[in-house]
Amino acid sequence: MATTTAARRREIARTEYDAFLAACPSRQLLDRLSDKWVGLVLAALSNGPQRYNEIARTVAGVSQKMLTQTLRTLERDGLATRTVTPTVPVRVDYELTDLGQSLLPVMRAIKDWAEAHMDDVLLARSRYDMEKMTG
Amino acid sequence: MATTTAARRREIARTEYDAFLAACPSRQLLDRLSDKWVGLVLAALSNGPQRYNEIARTVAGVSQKMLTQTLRTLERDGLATRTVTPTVPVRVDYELTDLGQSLLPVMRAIKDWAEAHMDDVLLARSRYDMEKMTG
DNA sequence: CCGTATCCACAATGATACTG
DNA sequence: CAGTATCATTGTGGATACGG
Repeated sequence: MATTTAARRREIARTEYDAFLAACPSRQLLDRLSDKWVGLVLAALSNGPQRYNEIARTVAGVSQKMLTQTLRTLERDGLATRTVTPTVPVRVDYELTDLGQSLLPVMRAIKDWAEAHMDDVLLARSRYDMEKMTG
Repeated sequence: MATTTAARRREIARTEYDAFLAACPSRQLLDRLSDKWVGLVLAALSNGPQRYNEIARTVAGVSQKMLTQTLRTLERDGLATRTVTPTVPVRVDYELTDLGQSLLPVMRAIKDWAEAHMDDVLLARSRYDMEKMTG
C-alpha cells in the first residue's frame, strides 16, 4: 500500500499541475508564439493585409496544411481576420486585428534579446561542448 | 519530368528554409523559451540560487528526467550555473547567470501581454467556436 | 486559388527502475 | 540527493491526393 501511495501522489500532483498550466495565461501565450509558424506569419502580416498565396510565398518553407492551420488559429484567437471575396477563383485576404498588432512589440522584445545575446548563448554552448569532449 | 519539378523545387525550398530558420536568432530563442519547462524553471531561479529538489518542489509537475534535461540546457546555454558540493549526500545548486537574468524582462513582457489580453483571446475563441456550431 | 482529408515518420515527454 | 537508462505513448508536422 505504502509503495503505491508515492506514485499515486505524484500522479495527482501532475494532474493538478497540468490543470494549472492549462489555465496559465503566460503558458497559453507561449504555446501560441512558440508554434513553428505563428511568428513568421505574424511578421508577414505586420506589413498589412496579405492574400493566402502571398503569405505562402513570404514564408517559403511552410506546407499548405500548416499555413492554413496557423491562419485558422490566428483567426480563432482574434489575432487576425479572414476576408473571402467570392470571385472565381476565390480570393482570401488575411489582416492583423488590433489585438494581433499589439502582439508585435512582444515579438520585437524577443527578437531584440535574440539579436543582442544569442551569440553569447552560442559561445557558451560551444565552450560547454568543448569541455565535455576534452574531459 | 515537369511533374516532378514542382515537388523537387518545394523540397529544395524547404531545405533552404530549414537552414534559414536554424540560423535565425529569434527562432533559436523562441525554441528555448517555448520549452515546456524552461519558463517555469527560470521563474523558480529568479528568486536566487536553488537546490535541485527545491526547484523540483516549486515546479511541482515536472519529472526528474525533464527537470534535469531543462537544467542541463540552461547550463549549456550559459543561462544558469551548476555548482556541486561534494558532501554526502551530494548537494547541487543552480543559479541564474547575468545572461539568464537578462532574460527575465523578456519573460515579463510575455507575461504582461498574456495577463492583459488573454481574456480577449479566450473570448474571441469562444465566439469563433460558437459561430461554427450554430452554422 | 484556397483549402480539406488521410496517412505516416519522427521528436518530445513521461513512467519506471536503477546508480554513485 | 541528484541524477541516468530504458521503454511506451503521444503529439506535431510533412507528403500526398482530392474538393469547392
